[in-house]
Amino acid sequence: MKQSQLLSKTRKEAPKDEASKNAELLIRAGFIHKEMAGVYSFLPLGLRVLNRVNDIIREEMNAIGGQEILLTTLQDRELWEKTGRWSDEVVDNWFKTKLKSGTELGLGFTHEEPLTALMKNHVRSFRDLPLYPYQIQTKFRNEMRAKSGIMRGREFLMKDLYSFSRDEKEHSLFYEKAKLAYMSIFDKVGIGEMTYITSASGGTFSKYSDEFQTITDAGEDTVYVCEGCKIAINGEVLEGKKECHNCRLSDLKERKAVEVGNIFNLGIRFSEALNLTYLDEEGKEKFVVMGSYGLGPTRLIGTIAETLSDKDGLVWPKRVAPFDVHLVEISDENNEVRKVSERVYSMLKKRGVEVLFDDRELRAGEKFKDSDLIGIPLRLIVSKKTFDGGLFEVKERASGKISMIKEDDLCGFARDYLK
RNA sequence: CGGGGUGUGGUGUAACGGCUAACAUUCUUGUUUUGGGAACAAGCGACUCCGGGUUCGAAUCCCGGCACCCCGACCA
Repeated sequence: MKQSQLLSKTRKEAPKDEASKNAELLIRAGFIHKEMAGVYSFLPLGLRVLNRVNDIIREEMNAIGGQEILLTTLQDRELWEKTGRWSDEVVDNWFKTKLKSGTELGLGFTHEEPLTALMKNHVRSFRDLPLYPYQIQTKFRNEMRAKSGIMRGREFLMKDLYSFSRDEKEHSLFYEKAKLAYMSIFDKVGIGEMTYITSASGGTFSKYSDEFQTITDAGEDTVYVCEGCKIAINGEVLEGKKECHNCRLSDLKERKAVEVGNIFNLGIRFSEALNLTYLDEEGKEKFVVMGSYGLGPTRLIGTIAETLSDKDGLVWPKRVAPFDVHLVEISDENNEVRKVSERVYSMLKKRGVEVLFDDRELRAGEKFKDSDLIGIPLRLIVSKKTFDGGLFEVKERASGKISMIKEDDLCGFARDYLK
């Protein structure tokens, strides 16, 4: 894509109504637009990142048997009353609205109820199980206070998978697989190293749950990290925990972290309340054992922005970057550079490399600053200075490393780097 | 929801109760520039968040509302 046609513009100054680094950078670089507190729109660059994050999530969920669906946002009051989660005393962050007739509706903040009810149409026999439907969908939570940019919004995207198993044993098997799939997602989006499987409270669902916590000062949670075992314990449940495997409690390090995922064993809490049952091999009726597995793509993007950016701007990991290569041309008086850039641009595009081509009539400094801010993994500079010698300068955004590459080798170099 | 703070062109800021609301940036046009946010010139762009009040006169003072930010509480 040519940058002269991109709808967003970068900004030099940080917006005054944002304090968090993620929102500041994402807004300055033109990835998102703030609609109101805790509510953000995604612009072309931001949506590209979001789509790539979602693709990675789909890849991992499909690999463990997930089937993608899309549930509704509007929620039926009567259904939620059956599980006791309609009342504002129980769930204080409901957004509620009304039909013209006066009937109350809710805007979904999670989807255990509607999906469990829906599954009754499809689950009858032990042969129908297990099933792992998931969706990537907008959730609404009427937070008292939105904060931390896109890390805690009132409207945000969430991937929620629900497992429907025959018994606890089958459930545990999947639960452990889901854990690995989650860690694989965090690895692929570039924050695996600083993300820990964390023992946490199960809230109203269960006694314990597993969270995925990424270490960053921008986080709201306090966790105790055991670096040896690569696991952590959430401060909220530290009481009562004597040790982490073989390590002593005193060896754990206190860290601020952001919860990027959370998985729960739901048992039969919902299948019992909504009567989701199946007939086992002996013809006996049993409740389906459930689990839920949440992960917020938008929060994940915020976390990447928080943890991987530097003083010059965003630094996107290869797998989630909006483009692979930022082609920056430094124009000359007789349009020679333009000709070469156009040639390189179409060559790379033809071979499947995603390129943002900065073809704007601006000075070099300004283009470099913008390029740093946007944070595409590789910067390819086309200027008279270097291509006269048959070489192109390629700079890695993350490390700053510079390589001089021949035109014929550009595509190969990019592919190798992006692998 | 408790406490604190802030609302001025698209963005970031300035303006004692008193001239046509200023500066920078963005944007437009032109000339000169061309490897780290260039220089000059000429322009476009604002009911100073909304509603009341005080005053000869309000961006400025007072009251009410709304929005946004921060701390705390909450976060299934």
